[in-house]
Amino acid sequence: MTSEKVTSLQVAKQAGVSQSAVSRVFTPGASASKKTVERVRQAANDLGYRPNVLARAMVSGKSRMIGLVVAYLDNLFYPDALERLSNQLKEKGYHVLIFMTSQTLGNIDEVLQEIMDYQVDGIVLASVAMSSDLAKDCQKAGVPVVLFNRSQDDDRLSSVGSDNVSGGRKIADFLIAGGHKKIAHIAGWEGASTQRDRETGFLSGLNSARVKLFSRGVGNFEIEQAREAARKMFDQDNYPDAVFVANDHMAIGVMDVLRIELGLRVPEDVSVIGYDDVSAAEWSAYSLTTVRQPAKQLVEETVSILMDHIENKAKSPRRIAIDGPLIVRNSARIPEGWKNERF
Amino acid sequence: MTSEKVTSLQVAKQAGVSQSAVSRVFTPGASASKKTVERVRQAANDLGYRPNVLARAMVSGKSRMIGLVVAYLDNLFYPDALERLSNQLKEKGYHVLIFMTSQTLGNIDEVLQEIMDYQVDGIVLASVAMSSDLAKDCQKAGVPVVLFNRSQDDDRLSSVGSDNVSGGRKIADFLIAGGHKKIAHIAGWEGASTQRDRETGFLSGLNSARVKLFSRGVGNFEIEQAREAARKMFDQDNYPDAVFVANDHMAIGVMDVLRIELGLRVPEDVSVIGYDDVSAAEWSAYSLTTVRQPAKQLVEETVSILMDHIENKAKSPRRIAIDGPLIVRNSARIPEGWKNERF
DNA sequence: TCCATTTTTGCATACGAATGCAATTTTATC
DNA sequence: GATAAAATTGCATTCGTATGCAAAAATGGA
Repeated sequence: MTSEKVTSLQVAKQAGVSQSAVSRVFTPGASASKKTVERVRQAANDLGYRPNVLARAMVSGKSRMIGLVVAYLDNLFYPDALERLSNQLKEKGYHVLIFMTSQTLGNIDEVLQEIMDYQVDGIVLASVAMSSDLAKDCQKAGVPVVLFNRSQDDDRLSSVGSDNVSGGRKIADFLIAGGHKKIAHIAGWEGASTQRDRETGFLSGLNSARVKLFSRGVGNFEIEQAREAARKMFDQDNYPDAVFVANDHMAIGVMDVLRIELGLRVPEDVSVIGYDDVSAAEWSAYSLTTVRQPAKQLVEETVSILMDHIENKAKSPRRIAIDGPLIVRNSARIPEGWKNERF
Repeated sequence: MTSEKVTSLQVAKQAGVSQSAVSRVFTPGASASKKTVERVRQAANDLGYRPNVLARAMVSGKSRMIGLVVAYLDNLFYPDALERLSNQLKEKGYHVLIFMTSQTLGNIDEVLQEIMDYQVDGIVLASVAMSSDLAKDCQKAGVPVVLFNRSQDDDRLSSVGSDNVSGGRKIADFLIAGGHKKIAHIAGWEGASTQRDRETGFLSGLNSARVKLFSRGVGNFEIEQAREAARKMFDQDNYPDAVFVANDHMAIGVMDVLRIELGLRVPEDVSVIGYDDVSAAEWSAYSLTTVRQPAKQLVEETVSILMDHIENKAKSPRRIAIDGPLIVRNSARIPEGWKNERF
């Protein structure tokens, strides 16, 4: 029951050196003689000493923690990204302090404050936006912020995402090439930049072919709402022959409704295309055609930006949009003579 | 660029009181006059002061962080649990420091050490085991550990999970009641207590009916390995008419193989049952019959145990197994005259 | 061997907030 | 209004580690 924390002072005593010496042995780059290193290491091992990260953080000002705010963990895209992020940061000696929120609840700023209380060295906002005031605070406090899979008109904020406009256009082109005439869209949350960009690209693609959007629903990135939108959209004689659903998570729900509830065949009666290429999109039961968001690269860029800012405050924010390929599977009619390389 | 951290001392000066006074205003239960509270609050607001959690942690010895180690984030069960855990802990004023690992890699102990470096107030190991030595260290350091969805023969460790033996038996009973004659099992990782318990219950259920296991494969809780196991198991004339897959995540992969690759009908040709009741199990494309792990309760118990230990070190470890119901859907043949209440 | 460098070492202090203690003020009681 | 009791306040110290500075030791060169 006597919780015994071993401190550097105890190690120092045991090794017959000063506390500073112990500290130096555990600080890469600090100067210590071979003899000292050896004796300290020995004593540390004997006592089971490990440096206290928090104490270290106090004096150095670096906590080696990155705050992550995430909203849609039920969408497999995010756990996947979280896992990658955690692993890559770990290699750099950082760890993730996680905060859940829901975009629409609007308590993001409060959450952000809480994060800053922990003196994190950086913040990743996954699919979440923040107020301009907060952005200012973060900058003032010297805490770099990266928006992941979302962007925002604020020069202070870096962002990493895929090229959603381009992705949206690819989808439109593909559907049109497939000869679809009644093309619909089920949107995510309309406050999200990803949603706006995907739809912008999509509509511009339709526009180029002089095709008008046949109908439109909103799913707010929630599977149940997407299902409901699909029911409404298809509950009439003249229903779409193709629908672009703003992400895979919703698209899966939509496919379920179309095939099971409404008895439609996919893609014979209606083509469905999603966005993200989550692992479930590949599952044979869905085999969802979609635009891939290259999670690996997205996370790499995110980490890279964070590290750059942490190590050298002088750099200015970066905004990155990575192009992702259209992954053609079997949920949407494939145009004749289609070659995947075209996209 | 000048990162300005506002400290309690600055607030004190601005408010014309001592640093202690500021501290007391922000410490619930400490004594401060109305006047002082008001002036300090005012000054704190003006300056944008917020207490530094790390500094607070140093002197109080409580970091208000809970370390979470998790291995299978691609299995939706865990993101779901993580979300609940994070939310419930947040309400108690705690936050989650997350660490990824992979069970089979065997570097858990190292990860655990890293966690302890952050002086977390408690640790949750989700689907992960730890060495006995480490358990001792944690106890010595006064850090309570809860095994989530896994248990281990060590008196020092609390654990929370569902009653896997009972769940396994329910599945056997259900399959037998459905008239299946050739019942197979695809196991998860055999080092996991959940696997062992589920299989134990399952076999004991079969045994009670004098049915022998028809065949057995191993998927190690990885979807691709489960698919492979299914291919091997069904690639012959005399294949099973029912298979219990040790969790939903694998069961979904198995269903894909059976239906798409092998052209079998589920449940007409073969019944499939999973375990967990993840959200995907409910998706119409699968409609997976499964045993529910009551995530909400599991997490509640986990948090409750953690809090009990943090607030009062004297308590001894608790081991909890919550019974979960069989959720009957359409992936397994339903016995005639079946009433769900029976289970 | 001696002096000039370089490396290693310990001392003292800092990081930001909490808290025991004693001094002070406020409140209650008669 | 006097005194006892209770509440508030500030001082000084503490948590565990890092680091600037000056002293001490080790190294190098001639």
